[in-house]
Amino acid sequence: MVKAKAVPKKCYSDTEQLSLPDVTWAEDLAKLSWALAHPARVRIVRLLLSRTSCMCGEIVEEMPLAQSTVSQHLKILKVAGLVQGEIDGPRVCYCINKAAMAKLKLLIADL
Amino acid sequence: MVKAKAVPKKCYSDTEQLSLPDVTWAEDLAKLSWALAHPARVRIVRLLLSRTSCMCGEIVEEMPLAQSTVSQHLKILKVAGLVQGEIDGPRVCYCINKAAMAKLKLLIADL
DNA sequence: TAGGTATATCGTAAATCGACGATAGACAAT
DNA sequence: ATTGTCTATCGTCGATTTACGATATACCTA
Repeated sequence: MVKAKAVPKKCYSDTEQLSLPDVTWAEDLAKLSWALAHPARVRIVRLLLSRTSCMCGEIVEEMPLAQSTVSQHLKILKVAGLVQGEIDGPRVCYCINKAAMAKLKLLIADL
Repeated sequence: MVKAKAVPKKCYSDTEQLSLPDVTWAEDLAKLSWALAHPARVRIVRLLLSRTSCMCGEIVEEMPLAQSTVSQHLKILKVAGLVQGEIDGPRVCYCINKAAMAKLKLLIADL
């Protein structure tokens, strides 16, 4: 069973002199990085970036993984906010969330 | 017991029209992303970036985690190539691997 | 309404992650 | 040589990830 990722244990103490922006900053970047922490998901993102949109079925065809496995990777990307899925009749049309991509690029560039 | 991360199952088939650079590209980015896929590791990287170098003990003081846990996170960052550790007497002096950081920024920017 | 297609979810198994305390190893100082 | 300090590794536990087949769900089309 695939469950939603639990919130990791705080990596800072309450008494610590750590600005709130810095904490959320680290958590945001960790969440986005986590979405890309598997080659299959990187490939999915690349595929979606190379098109304006993409049917789920097309993604499955590009990967040597079971349909259910691809669906799980897509769910992870959706939870992280990196992709969006839109129902289009009997299919689902996926596309990149450009705002999230921009945020990721900004966070990495600002490292 | 902490073991080295195993190579994930290929996310491409042999017959696929996929250029080798693209495959290694995805794996490289996944590996670097995976290193940053935890808030504690993001914070460690940020800490190292704010200084030219940092003793392991200083890092432990900044985090409300056990010394062994911090050491594990550092190992993950080392395996991914993002940080380097240099023995300095009884301590270990950690620093960012600037080449790896540059590679990460390039890979993300090129997404 | 029945059938076919496309996608998500369920259930499961093996592997990995993340945390900790305990311990081992390396080094400096006494 | 002995002691103390610093760091890495070991061993363990529970939670998560990744994979798959099977099944449920949603939606067109006939």
